Amino acid sequence: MKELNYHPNAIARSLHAKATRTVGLIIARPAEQAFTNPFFPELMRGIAHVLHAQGYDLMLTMADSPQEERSASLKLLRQRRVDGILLTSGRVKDKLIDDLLAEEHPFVLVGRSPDYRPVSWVNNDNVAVGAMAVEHLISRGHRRIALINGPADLMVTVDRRQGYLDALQRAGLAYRAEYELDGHFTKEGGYRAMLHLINLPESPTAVFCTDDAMAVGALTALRERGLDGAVALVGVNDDPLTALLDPPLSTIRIPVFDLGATAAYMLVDHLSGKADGPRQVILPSQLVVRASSNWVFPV
Amino acid sequence: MKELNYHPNAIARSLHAKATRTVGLIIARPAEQAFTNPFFPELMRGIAHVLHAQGYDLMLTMADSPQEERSASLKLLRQRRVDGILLTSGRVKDKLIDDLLAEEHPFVLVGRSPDYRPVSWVNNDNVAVGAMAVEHLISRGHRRIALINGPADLMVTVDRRQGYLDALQRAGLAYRAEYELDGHFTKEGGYRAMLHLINLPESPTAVFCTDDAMAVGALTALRERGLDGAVALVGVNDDPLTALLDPPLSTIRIPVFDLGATAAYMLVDHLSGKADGPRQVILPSQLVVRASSNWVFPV
DNA sequence: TCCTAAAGTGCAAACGTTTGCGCTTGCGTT
DNA sequence: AACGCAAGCGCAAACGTTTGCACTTTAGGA
Repeated sequence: MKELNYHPNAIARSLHAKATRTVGLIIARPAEQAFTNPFFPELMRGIAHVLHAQGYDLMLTMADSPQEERSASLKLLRQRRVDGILLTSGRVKDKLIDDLLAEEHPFVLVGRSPDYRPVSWVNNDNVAVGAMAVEHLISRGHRRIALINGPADLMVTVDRRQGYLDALQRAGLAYRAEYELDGHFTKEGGYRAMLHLINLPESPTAVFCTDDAMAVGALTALRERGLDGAVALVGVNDDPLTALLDPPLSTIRIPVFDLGATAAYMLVDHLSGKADGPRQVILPSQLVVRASSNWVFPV
Repeated sequence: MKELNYHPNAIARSLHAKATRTVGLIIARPAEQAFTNPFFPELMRGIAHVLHAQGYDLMLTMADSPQEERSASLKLLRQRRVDGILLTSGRVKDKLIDDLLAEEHPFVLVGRSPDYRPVSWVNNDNVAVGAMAVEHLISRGHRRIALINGPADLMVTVDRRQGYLDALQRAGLAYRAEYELDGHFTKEGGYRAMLHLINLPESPTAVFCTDDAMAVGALTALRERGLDGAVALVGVNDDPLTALLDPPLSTIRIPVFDLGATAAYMLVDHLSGKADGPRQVILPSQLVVRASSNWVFPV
């Protein structure tokens, strides 16, 4: 083989084997969002790590909308360019998942799917994430705690909100609709949401942002009004740079790399016929307390 | 076609066409580095944007070392999994490029290659980047200016260093070997390099870090010693979060998205036979002055 | 009615593998 | 010397397209 400089043609091989040893990864967020947030890069690291070790290639597709996500995913699979796909945004009602199940395409979801469907997914315990953050704020004496959350159609949004509500209820605190805002998982969204909260007649003393990017935006808004340090903040994801902000941001650390690695493992197992049926895995998260929330609200 | 739910098999089509309409992207840095630095995600955005518009798919490969980069790239191309590749790290002496040229594989380099080779690349004007940063510091009265740079085998390191040297020379300032350190393009590397500089008998009053990540590390070191604000810092890349640090970091903004988009265009043009021969493109950068360097050093 | 051009139809070859089958060859055993 | 078995070799089929060719059909004009 070396003598003739021969290399087997992977395409011909795939054609015969009816398998490409390639996995598709669909990043389904407006690209600007997806990549300013270190969540996706870190997820990709985990995925690429496992796929590489297992001899699979990775095909990357970015989709700006759920519609594009759907068409791109189905195209990849129906044209047999990939053996299976990894999805990165669990939605509350997702037609794509119905299609994938109907056409029997292998896939694994990062983020859970509405429970009743027999779908493989890996998720972190987002209800616990929300509860952890809010209980921490409550333990520091806060009673007026707002929520800056993501788009309502994502499961992660629903779950973290549930944790927020659970924690409020357990502490006997009333839910206030005016304390719940959509920050679109972006810095700008967090900034605008925080400005809105500041202007409320009775503004919150603490805010739980369901993503670090939004917490950064919120901090910017607070700083503009000279309120940094006066309102407690907790984010989610433990973006490395947020520890260096002033004040350093409290956050919930999510095992993003492992999320990706596990999803890739599950898909590969399925593709190689090792998997028995759909499996669900939940990975734990961890509260990281820093100065942005580590002070006691005076009674 | 709809009636029978028929979808053409891309593999069979590729086999016949002897082309896959797929492009390989090789990210050749230790993965932890690659993805904590927003450079690569942003580059991928640009690439994915163009490829999508041109009907090409993207195959992503991460390589932890130059050796892996080489073997992974050649494997992808020789096995005909992709029609061409995009490389992301121009090295001073790169055996891979020799191989690619010898085997006549289409590729485009992000970052320039040693000039004499007939290679297509897109780059920003890294000599200008270095000169711009240092001239800015000189204009603020600094005469003891250090350089925290990346790995010596990368072209970007060589070029930014050249800009640094040029600016010193034009200002009649002597080069001091003890002011030049390798920060490995990481936060930790920048941190260690800064500590080293602080401990010099005659320590610098300003530091040019050739990447924001290293500047963030340097700032951490300064802060630990209570010297933040006392040493001017300039980074490179305009990572969005660095504007929020205290003090906000001056930086050189690089058109990373355009770098990726242009590289993708050039490769696609080449693959579709539109390109005449190797082309080189240089994109301009821009100094962004913030508080970390915007004060005058007292004479 | 006949001829010509255009449009449509069906068949075979090619792309580069993998796999199974039948055949030959070589070797060890009785 | 004859036999059985393993190994090796070459050939053909299959994977699902695309493309070219030969052929038939259709329509329009003389």
